[in-house]
Amino acid sequence: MDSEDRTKGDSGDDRNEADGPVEQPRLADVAALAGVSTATVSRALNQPAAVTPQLRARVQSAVEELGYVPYGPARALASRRSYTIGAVVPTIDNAIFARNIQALQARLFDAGFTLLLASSEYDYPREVREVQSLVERGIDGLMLVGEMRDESVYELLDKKRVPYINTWIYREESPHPCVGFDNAQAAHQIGSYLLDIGHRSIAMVAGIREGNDRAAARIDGVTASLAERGLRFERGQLVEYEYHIAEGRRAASRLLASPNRPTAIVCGNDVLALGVLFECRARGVQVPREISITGFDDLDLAANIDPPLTTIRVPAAEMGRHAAEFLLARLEKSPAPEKTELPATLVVRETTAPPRSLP
Amino acid sequence: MDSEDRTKGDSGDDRNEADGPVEQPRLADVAALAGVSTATVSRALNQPAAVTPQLRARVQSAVEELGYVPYGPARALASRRSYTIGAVVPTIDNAIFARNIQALQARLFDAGFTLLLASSEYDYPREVREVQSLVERGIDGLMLVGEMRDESVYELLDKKRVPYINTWIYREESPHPCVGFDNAQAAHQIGSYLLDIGHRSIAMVAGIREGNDRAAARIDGVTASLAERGLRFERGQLVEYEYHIAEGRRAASRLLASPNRPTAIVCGNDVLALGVLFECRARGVQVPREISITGFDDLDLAANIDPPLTTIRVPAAEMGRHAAEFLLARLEKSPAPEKTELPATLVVRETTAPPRSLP
DNA sequence: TGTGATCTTGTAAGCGCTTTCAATGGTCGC
DNA sequence: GCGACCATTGAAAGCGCTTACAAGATCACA
Repeated sequence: MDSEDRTKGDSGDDRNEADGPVEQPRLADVAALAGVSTATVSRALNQPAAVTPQLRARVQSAVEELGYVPYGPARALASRRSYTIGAVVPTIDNAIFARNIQALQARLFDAGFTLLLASSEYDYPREVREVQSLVERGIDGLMLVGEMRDESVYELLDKKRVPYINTWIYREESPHPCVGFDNAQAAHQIGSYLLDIGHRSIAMVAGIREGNDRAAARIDGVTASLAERGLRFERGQLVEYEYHIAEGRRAASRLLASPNRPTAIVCGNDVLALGVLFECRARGVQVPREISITGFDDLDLAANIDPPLTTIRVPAAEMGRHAAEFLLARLEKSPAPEKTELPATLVVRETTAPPRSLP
Repeated sequence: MDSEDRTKGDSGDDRNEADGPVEQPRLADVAALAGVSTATVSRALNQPAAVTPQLRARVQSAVEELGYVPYGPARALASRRSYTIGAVVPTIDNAIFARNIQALQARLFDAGFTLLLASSEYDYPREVREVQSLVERGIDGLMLVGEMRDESVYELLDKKRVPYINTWIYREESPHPCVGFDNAQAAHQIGSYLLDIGHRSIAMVAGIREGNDRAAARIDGVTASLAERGLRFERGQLVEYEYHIAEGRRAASRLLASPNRPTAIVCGNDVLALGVLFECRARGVQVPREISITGFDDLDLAANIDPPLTTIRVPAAEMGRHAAEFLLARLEKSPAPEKTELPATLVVRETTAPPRSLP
């Protein structure tokens, strides 16, 4: 009856009307009630097959009678498994990441894992602290976004043997596991498409490239497409703004007012593109007649807005699902591809058209 | 030297080139290196003030030399504090919840807490399991959305003494802590406003009320505003759809085709309103000349779309911040208001106008 | 019926940390 | 200069669970 050891003073069922901490049933209490050892209860709960059906039933009813709830930290301490996966994303407050996280969480939940979520706010040093904090929590795996980060992050992960995967990126030669697409190549597609339909004066409203390798790669991709035709961004035609509608509008108002107004504006993501589009409308600039606009992400909105936005469709949910799959496989020691590339495809809609010939 | 006890076989610094599990430094290793007891190290780390400066420094450098990272589960087990807060929301994949969660997470991180995130997908029984799973992880507090849920959830939380707070809702008489606003009242505002400017034929594209008390309250609020003027929803003029643009379009296409087309459509949230707006545009129905539309949430988009959406501004970030604040206070045993009401205000923009008089 | 092999269950030793309690040494008042 | 008190530190007992390992029970087969 070692479960009796703890009944200090008021035993019995004080139905938490008092303030004193209610004794929570532990595994030992379940064991006592079922008349078996704690080891058996543990097994009955975690590897039901290893125990006879009648015992399993007996344990089960003891669990229910007591309202027993296992205590994760103790379990984690003993088994070195927390059934917890971490994720640190630049921000949650962006529909495309929200979708990514949603898919990740859903898959994890099905596998009995819980998601620990942190966001770095696109802040380099903060990401280090967030990762450290997640590792301290004993996560079994970690999803990251992009691959450019303080080396200490990778060192910590390696040292602590925490499986991780970079997402929203794909690079053959990367030393890290990843799932995603080639941002530069996708952006290159956009640039080439615009060039193909005749644009020669192209501007770009990019995300802030500092600390954001995806944003940087998208800039590089467009730049490369221009270079292939002997072109480049004119002075002031490549600008970086945060991913907000208001920022997109601000960027557009500068660009539209400039003496050498571009015939097309490539945006770092759909949110920025939306802002640019709104600003054009506000100023009576016809899209795509006077100016073409492209986005990146393909939010639900993109297809519905007027005019529908030409953009890159990004596998946000797939990446989340795959990341979960990969991490889970790692924990099972089952094989999982180190790197997987998912398609990011150009979706041409109605914000793009050949530039009108000058009068 | 009890830190030596664990060096099994290969001691020394195998810099994880091998597969064998690398020995992770424990508190005891830090203690040994610093030449103090584990108790002292623990104190130096957790209550620096309780230790002399030189000792603190000695411990600190031992920590760094070893690359020691505390192991949360062990700490949680010993202290019954996980420095972890849970949240279960209906979905992450909705800009307004994303903003709410973002604010919650940011505040928690500043306080040294980590967020455990789960989403119920608007599924009643699933929420029970999600909460149970979070409680098993040893969370110190929990943020919930709405207040209508299986009673067993509240029982579990009470039994386990986990502080929680309901959000996105405010009800004076609620037996639970909450932060938010009165959904019915906010919806009532919308209805009254529409009625005031002359509408008499009002339809509503609501969210699915089953398992969603906010959606239900919004329906009730509009219904009440109608009732006050002796009106009610005509047959087929109150419909429920999931919160997606495509659903809003579908709803609108039904409503617009009906013989008694309403002069105003109240939507359960902005996403639905956007869908309705898009469908109107697609069908050449002028907004607000032919039909008025209202949303609920005030997404960034709402002010920028054309025409700008009349909607209810909702304190999404504030609720997240407040929930964090409340839970943290509870853990400190410091006073915190059980219920706090935040403003949800009607923002009249350009999707609403008096109904045009029939020819 | 005897003998391993196999299956179930129990015993008990931790997992890495916090925290109570006691011990120590230093400081201060008188 | 002595005793009382306070500030620091250490010893050790767990926190609730998992998991070797051992032990007993059961079974197949000869």
